[in-house]
Amino acid sequence: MPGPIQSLERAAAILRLLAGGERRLGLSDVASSLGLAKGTTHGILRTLQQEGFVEQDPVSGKYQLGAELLRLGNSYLDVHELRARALVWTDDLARSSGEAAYLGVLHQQGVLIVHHVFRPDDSRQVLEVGAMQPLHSTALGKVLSAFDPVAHSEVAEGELAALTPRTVTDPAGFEQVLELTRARGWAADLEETWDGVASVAAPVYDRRRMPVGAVGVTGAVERVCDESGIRARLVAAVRDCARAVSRDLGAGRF
Amino acid sequence: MPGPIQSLERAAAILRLLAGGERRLGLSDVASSLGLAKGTTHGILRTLQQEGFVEQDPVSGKYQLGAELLRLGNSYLDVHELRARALVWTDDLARSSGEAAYLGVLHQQGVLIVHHVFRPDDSRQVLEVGAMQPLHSTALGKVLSAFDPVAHSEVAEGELAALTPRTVTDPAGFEQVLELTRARGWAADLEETWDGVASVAAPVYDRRRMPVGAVGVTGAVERVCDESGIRARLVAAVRDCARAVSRDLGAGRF
DNA sequence: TGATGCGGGTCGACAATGTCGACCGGGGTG
DNA sequence: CACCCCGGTCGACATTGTCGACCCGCATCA
Repeated sequence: MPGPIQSLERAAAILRLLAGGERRLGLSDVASSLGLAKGTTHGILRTLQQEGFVEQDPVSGKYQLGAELLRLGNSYLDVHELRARALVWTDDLARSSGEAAYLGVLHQQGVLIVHHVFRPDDSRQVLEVGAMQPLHSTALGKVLSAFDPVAHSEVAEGELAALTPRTVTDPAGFEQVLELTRARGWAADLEETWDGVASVAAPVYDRRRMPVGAVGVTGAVERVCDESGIRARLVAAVRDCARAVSRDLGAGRF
Repeated sequence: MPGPIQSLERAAAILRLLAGGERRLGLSDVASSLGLAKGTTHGILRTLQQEGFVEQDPVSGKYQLGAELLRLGNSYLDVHELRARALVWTDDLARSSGEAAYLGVLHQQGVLIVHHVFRPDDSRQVLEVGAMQPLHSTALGKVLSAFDPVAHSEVAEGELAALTPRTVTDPAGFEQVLELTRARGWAADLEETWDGVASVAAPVYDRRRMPVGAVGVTGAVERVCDESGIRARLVAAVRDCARAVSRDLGAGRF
C-alpha cells in the first residue's frame, strides 16, 4: 500500500487542531503543536485558506476554521440517507414524546449527532447537529456500543470518563450494561452524562440488518422518568421510531 | 509566492465535486471529472477517507462526503463571533416578526447562512444553516452586494440568473437596486428568488464599521407584505436587530 | 528613541514525495 | 463465456512539498 498523502494528513491535522482549540491560533502555534517547520505550515495554511477551509483574521494574523467547512458539512447531511429517512419519524417522535429527539451515528470515538428535533415547546434550545457525544454514558452511545462491533472496540479502548457521579466507569460494569442493552433492545442514560438529564435510545438497522445508527430522546429526568426508571411510554415510542426508520431503510419487519 | 500545495487543491476539488453531485461518485467518475490519473485520485481519496472527510460505500465502492466535515463545520460555528453575538437578537427578531430569521455572510459567490431561527409556529421546517443563497435575488444577498465591495465585485462578475419571473436580471437595473439599498439601508426580495416568498434584510457592521454580514426575515408574501410592499413593522424590526448585533460587535451607536 | 524579541511571511536548494500510466482481479452484462 | 467496466495496485520518474535560514514590521521595554 503506497503511503497516504503526507500533506493531506498534515492539513487534516491542522484542521482538527483548529477545531479543538477554542481560540484562534497563530502560525507558530500551529507549527510547534504539530512539530512542523513554519514554512511548511504556512504553505498548507495558505492553501487551506485559498480553498476556504481556513480563515485568517486580518489584524491579528491568526487562523480559524473557514466557511467552506460549514457548506460541505451541510452537503454531507444532504446526501446522508439514514438522516433523510429519519426526518419525518424523528419529528413524530419529538411530537409524541414531548422531548427532544436525536439521531446519532458512530464517528471515531463518539456519537455524531446528525439530526436533532427540538423539544416541542417554546423554550430556547441550541441545535446540536454536528456535535459529538460520548459512547459510554449516553443512551445513543450505549446502543451503538452494544450493537455495532466497531463502536464496541472503540469504547473498549478508550477511557470511561466520569462525567457525573452516576457515570458507569468500570469496564466490567459497562459490559453488563451492554448485555442488558442487547437483551432488551434499548438503552437508557440516567444522569450519567449531564446532571438532571436522562435519555433513551434504540438501534436503527439498514437493509442488511447491520446497525447504522441510533435514535433517542433526551430530557429532564423529572419528565422522562417515573419511580421505576424511564417511562414505559417513552421507551415504546423510541423503539417504534427506530423500527420505523429501519423499515424505511429496507430492513423489513421484525 | 511559492505555489499552493497541489495535492491539497486537488483534494479540495474532490470534496467540492462530491458536495455538488447529488449522488455518490465512483473513483473513475472523480478522476475523469477532474482530469486526474486514477492512481492519483485513489491516493487522495484514500487519505481523505482515512481522515474521515470522505466515506466509501462498501458495496458499490462509491464515495461521498464524510462525517468529519459535519463535525468541523459545527466547530466553525462555535468560533464564529458574529453568529454568537447574533443568537439572542435573531431569536427576538423571529419572535417579534413571526417569521423565520436568518443571518448570512458572504462566501464565494453567494450568501452562506450561518444562523436560522424557525418561524415561531408548529409547522415543519428544515434548517438552512450551511446552505447558500444567491447574491442578486435575496434580501441578504442584496444587502451584502450593496455594502461589501468584495460581494459587489463577485456579483458583478457572475450571471444574474432568472430564478422567478420577477428576478432582476439586467446589470444596470441591479445597480439601481443596490443604490436604493444603500440609500435606505435595507433591501427587499419580492418573489425574486422563490415564488410566493418575500424577504427583508439589513447589514451588520463590526467594530471598524465594516459590513460583515446581514440579518433578515423571510416568509410568505401574503404575510410579509401589504399593498405598499414590505410591511413597515417588519423593516423596522429587521433594522433594529441588525443595529443591535452591530452594537454587540462593538460598532457603537448609529 | 533605539534595542530586542516575537510573530507572520518569504526564499531557494534538496530529495522526499506525490504523480502517472500500465497493469491486476472481480463482478456484472451481452 | 468473453467482454468490459470499475476499483485498486505497482514501480519508475521528476515534480513537488519540505526544510531552515532569513526578512520585515510591530510591540515591548529600557
